[in-house]
Amino acid sequence: MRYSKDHKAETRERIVRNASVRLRERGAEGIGVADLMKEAGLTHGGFYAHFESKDALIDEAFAFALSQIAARWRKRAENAPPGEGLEAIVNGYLTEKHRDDVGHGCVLPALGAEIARGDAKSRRQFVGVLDDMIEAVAAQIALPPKAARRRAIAIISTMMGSMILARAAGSGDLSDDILDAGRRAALGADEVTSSRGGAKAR
Amino acid sequence: MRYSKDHKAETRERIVRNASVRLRERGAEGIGVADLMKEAGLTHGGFYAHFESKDALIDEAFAFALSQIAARWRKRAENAPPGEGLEAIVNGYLTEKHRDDVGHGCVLPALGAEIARGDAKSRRQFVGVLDDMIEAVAAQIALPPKAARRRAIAIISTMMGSMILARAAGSGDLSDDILDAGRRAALGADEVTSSRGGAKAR
DNA sequence: TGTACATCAGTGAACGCGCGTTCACTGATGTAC
DNA sequence: TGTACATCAGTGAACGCGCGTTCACTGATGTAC
Repeated sequence: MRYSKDHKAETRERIVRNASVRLRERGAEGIGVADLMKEAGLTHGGFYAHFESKDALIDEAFAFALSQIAARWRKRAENAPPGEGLEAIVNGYLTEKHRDDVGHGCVLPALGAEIARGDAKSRRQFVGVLDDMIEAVAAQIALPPKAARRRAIAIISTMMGSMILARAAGSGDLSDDILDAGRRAALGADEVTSSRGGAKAR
Repeated sequence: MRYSKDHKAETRERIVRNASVRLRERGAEGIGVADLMKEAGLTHGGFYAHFESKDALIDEAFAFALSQIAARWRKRAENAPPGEGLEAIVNGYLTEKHRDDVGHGCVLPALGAEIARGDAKSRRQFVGVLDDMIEAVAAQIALPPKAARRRAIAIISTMMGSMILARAAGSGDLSDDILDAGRRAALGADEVTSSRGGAKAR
């Protein structure tokens, strides 16, 4: 059969998008060429008409997932009432829905360790996006630039860590508590007592 | 050859300890039976005299790595001057040394996503240890129990997130900044301004 | 307007490599006599 | 004290499965005439 002019490009994009979901869900070692093609309604043989190798697809799928994060955060901040951009980002991120839908969520909690193990190219891509994320969050914080940046980094760390812990903890009470504690800490809603001044006895 | 009475047990432990390092460094899919045995000075055939399967070894190696965390934290807190237990835990965790030595470090940043994908048994083990970690940190915080627990969870999330980000960012300035911001946030050393009161313009 | 040909996205059988797993064998040493 | 035997941790060749990759082929449709 022969197809409309951009049929092939559409197929290719369908494969990439689906791969980026599966990549987040199962990691690079957890997905197979044959399965991905089947999910796209094709057979495995056609794969190499679209991609040079499985690794090449993984790279694209990773880049695709990466590209969504900072943009999504900026959009949330822009749609929030003035002065509530940070709340919008944090509360939009640390949700049960996000916790339970790894495939369509943030790449970082899904692939964090794999990124650290990854090749230089993926790392550089990631650092670029991370800078972007830091900027997006810092822009919502009413502090001098240096302090805002530092605070933004800490907030992002807290969001990532909370999401990973919440997922590892499953979906019970503990998991909900983790999300809650993360939201409060990221938004500075809690008392923060340095242990100087008296630690509890053990 | 025939060996001293507990020679076999020693060999077995050597394999498990080494596997737990490699597991953290490369993930479960990243290590092979033949390589592990070679590193223990043996050939691959002998593996099944010690373990039922590769998965069984991974489970043990994971449990071994898990068992180290909470204990290490408690020890640090106990060795610290009174009232500085939290500082000891946080500053002992968010170091460049820890960042650069994944294999001997905390399992969580090393395998976070894999734990979330793991089977029920590993998850339950993990939750047990997490409860322990929360308790160890909460014991260092001078707040009422509920607030201390919440704060402890947030601190742990921040530590995990910072470590993962710092590793993914490599080992340059950004990576150092991430560790620094994490330490400050976990210890409550920074101004925390809610964005109400005026976000910076974008 | 109808016919022959070229194109090319997709098919599916087959290949080959890596790796977990099995198994018959080795050889050093403790034990029985 | 010396000799024959049993034990068993470890060896290394071989097996087989999964999976990434290759390749000859298909068949629908656009194009040339």
